[in-house]
Amino acid sequence: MAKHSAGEFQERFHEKNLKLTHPRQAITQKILSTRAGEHFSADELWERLRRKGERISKATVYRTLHLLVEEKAVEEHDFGKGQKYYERMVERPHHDHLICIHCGRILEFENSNIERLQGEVARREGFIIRYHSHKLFGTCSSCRRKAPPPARLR
Amino acid sequence: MAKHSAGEFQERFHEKNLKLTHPRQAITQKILSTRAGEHFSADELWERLRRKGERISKATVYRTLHLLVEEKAVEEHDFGKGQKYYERMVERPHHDHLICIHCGRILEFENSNIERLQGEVARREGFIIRYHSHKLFGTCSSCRRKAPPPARLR
DNA sequence: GTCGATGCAAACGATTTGCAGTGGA
DNA sequence: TCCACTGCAAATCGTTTGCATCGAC
Repeated sequence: MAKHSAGEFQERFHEKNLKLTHPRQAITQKILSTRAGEHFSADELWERLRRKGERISKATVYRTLHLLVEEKAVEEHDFGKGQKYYERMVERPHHDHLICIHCGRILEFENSNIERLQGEVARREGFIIRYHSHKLFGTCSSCRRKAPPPARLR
Repeated sequence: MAKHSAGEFQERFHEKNLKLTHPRQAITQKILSTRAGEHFSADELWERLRRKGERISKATVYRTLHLLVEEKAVEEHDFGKGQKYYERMVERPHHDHLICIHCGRILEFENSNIERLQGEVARREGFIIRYHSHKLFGTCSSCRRKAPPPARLR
C-alpha cells in the first residue's frame, strides 16, 4: 500500500511540474507510514525525520505539508492546541472528530445522515461546500469515569 | 435589552468576586451593542473602543474577552484567518457557520436534526459534549455567480 | 543550464505574561 | 487597606519569508 501510494505521488508531482526532491520523498514516506487516525504536528514530523537521520529544515516540512494538503493526501486540523495537527488521508475515509478537553484523546466519527443534512443546509443557501470541519469537544468516557460530574448533570 | 444584559453582568461578576472596573464595563457595553451575528477580532474591538475615546490596553481586551467566553456571553471562533473572531451570544440562539473562502462572508445555520444526530454519536461513545464547532467552507451564492465553476462541477 | 526547491536565519503577528503601579470593594 | 486589575513592554512561539545556494530535470 505504501508502495502504491508512493507511486501515485510520483505521478501527481510530475503532472504538476513539482520536483521529486529528496526532502519531499522522505517527508511523504514518513507520512505514509503513519498509523491510521494518527495526528502529528509539523514539529513532531520534523523530529521523527531528524531521528531517522534526515536533516530537513522545518521550513521545508511546512512547505511540503501545505503541498500535500492541496493534494488532499493530508488534512490539517486545528484542535485548539495552539498548533496545527496533520493527518494522513491517503487510503482513509472522510471522518470528523470528538476531542476530549481533559486528556486530549481524539475519537473519530463518520455519519452520513449528518453529511446529508449539512449538504441540504448548504444547498438551501446556494452555497457549495469545498470542505468542512465538525468537531465535538467534551469529556471522553474514560475521563468521565475518573471524575464523574455532579449527579444532576450525569 | 442592553440595559437588562448589563444588569445581568453586574450580578454575575459580583458572584464570582470579579471587580466591575471601568475597562470591563466599557468592553462589555461595546460587545452588547454589537449587531446580531457580527464577528469581530480582539484588535477590531480594541480599535472601536479607542475611537470612542477609551484608552484600554489590548492585554485587558484579551483578558476580558476570555472572561466573557467563560461566562458564555461571547463565543470564540477560528475561521482560519490567522486570528480569533468573537461573537456576542447574549440574547442570541446557538448556531453554526458557512464561511465563503472567496469573499469571507459568513452565513449562519441552525439545524436541530444535526444537533440530535451529533448528540447520538457522542452518546454512543460515552462522550459528553461541552461545546462543538461545525463549519462549512466553500463558495457562497454571490461568489458562485461571479465566477461559475466548470460545467461538470455545476 | 534553468528555475524551482532548500536551508538558514530573520521576520511575523496574534496572543500571553511579568511586574510595578492603580483603584474597586 | 488589600489584593485583584490594569497598562506597558517584553516575551512567546508556531509559522512564514527573503535570499543565496543547490540540484532535479
